[in-house]
Amino acid sequence: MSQMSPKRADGSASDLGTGTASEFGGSGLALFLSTFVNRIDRKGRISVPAQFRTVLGAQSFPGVIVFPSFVAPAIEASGIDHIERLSAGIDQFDPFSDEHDAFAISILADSHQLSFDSEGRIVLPDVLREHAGMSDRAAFVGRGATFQIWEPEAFRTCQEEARKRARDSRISLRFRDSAGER
Amino acid sequence: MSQMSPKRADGSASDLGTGTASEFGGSGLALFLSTFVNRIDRKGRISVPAQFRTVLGAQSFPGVIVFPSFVAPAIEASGIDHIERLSAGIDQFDPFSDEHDAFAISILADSHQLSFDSEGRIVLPDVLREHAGMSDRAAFVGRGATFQIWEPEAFRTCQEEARKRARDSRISLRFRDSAGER
DNA sequence: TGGGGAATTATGGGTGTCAATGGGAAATTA
DNA sequence: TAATTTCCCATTGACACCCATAATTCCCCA
Repeated sequence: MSQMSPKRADGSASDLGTGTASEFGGSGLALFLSTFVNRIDRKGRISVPAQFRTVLGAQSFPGVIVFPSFVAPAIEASGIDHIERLSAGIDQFDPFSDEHDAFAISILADSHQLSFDSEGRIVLPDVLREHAGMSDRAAFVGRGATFQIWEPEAFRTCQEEARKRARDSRISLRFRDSAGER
Repeated sequence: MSQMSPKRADGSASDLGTGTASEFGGSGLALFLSTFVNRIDRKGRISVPAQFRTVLGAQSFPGVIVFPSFVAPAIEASGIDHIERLSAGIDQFDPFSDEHDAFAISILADSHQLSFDSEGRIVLPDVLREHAGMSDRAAFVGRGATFQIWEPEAFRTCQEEARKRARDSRISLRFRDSAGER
């Protein structure tokens, strides 16, 4: 996977024309797609992929919200807008319900707001770097409305296992089905 | 076959008037049809067939979404709209469900947004070029709501085998039928 | 019906711009 | 003062944009 290559995440930075990306939100929906691997410098700074930045920069807080994944050695990340939507959804529950509690405790309490420096970089809190076991590179993995940040090798492994599991599953079928192939 | 000729995909462009493609049906539905073979220049650029471009250019992101095919040495491609529909469908699942995970990992993470340059060309990431074993030409193969990108010879081979299978099964069916009738 | 000629597409190449990255100085905090 | 964060500048390598040229196709008109 040159995608995981050290040198450059991949052509990714260029995959999306700069100008194009910004107007992408015109339709309202902007997705985080693809995987980018960037370096962590000795000050702990990481460039957020330009493509992701254009999505994040347009939101009410121009930065990233991050919190540890419950199930994997990875960091969940999204724009503030997504968290607000989640929160609004949860608020429909009784404020003292288990759902409300679980959400507040497991997401809100552990999440951090990270803003960009003038070059579009962020610094991950140590807790999170450790949770994901990252040393000197970080993989930004698009998941649609959100993305994750992984130690690149760990993600590789996880991805292979997922493929193994899903090889002949319905995922691929679904793509074809809706493709209106027949 | 003439369809696979190097020079020009074939007269296919004329099968369907250029303007016709985009407004196809007026119902909003536009299909990717036919096969076109174009060159890959030394910078890795490939012209997307004009006919496909008119469909893609009308979508919320004017470019192509590509990701490796699970089952073939080919690249799956579509417009952003198709991915958004898929994603929206998946979002109905619990964000931490296996379904969601498998989709995100196997499609979203491996996909790339490619925008057109001013001449309507794209540059495929190395990972994908390698996955499809492409060197200096690319075959764009219409599949309705989506299309695929192949190394032309590989597609030829695959196509012939498919035909052979189809013919064999038909023959065997006919044999069965007539055998039964007799 | 059969030319031209205009328009569109495919393709090649040069170059300015931007993303990613690294390092240092100023500002802030302990 | 030492340590950390913030801001600014420099470098490099891709790539986005520009222009030029073929190769077709489309369209109009004789």
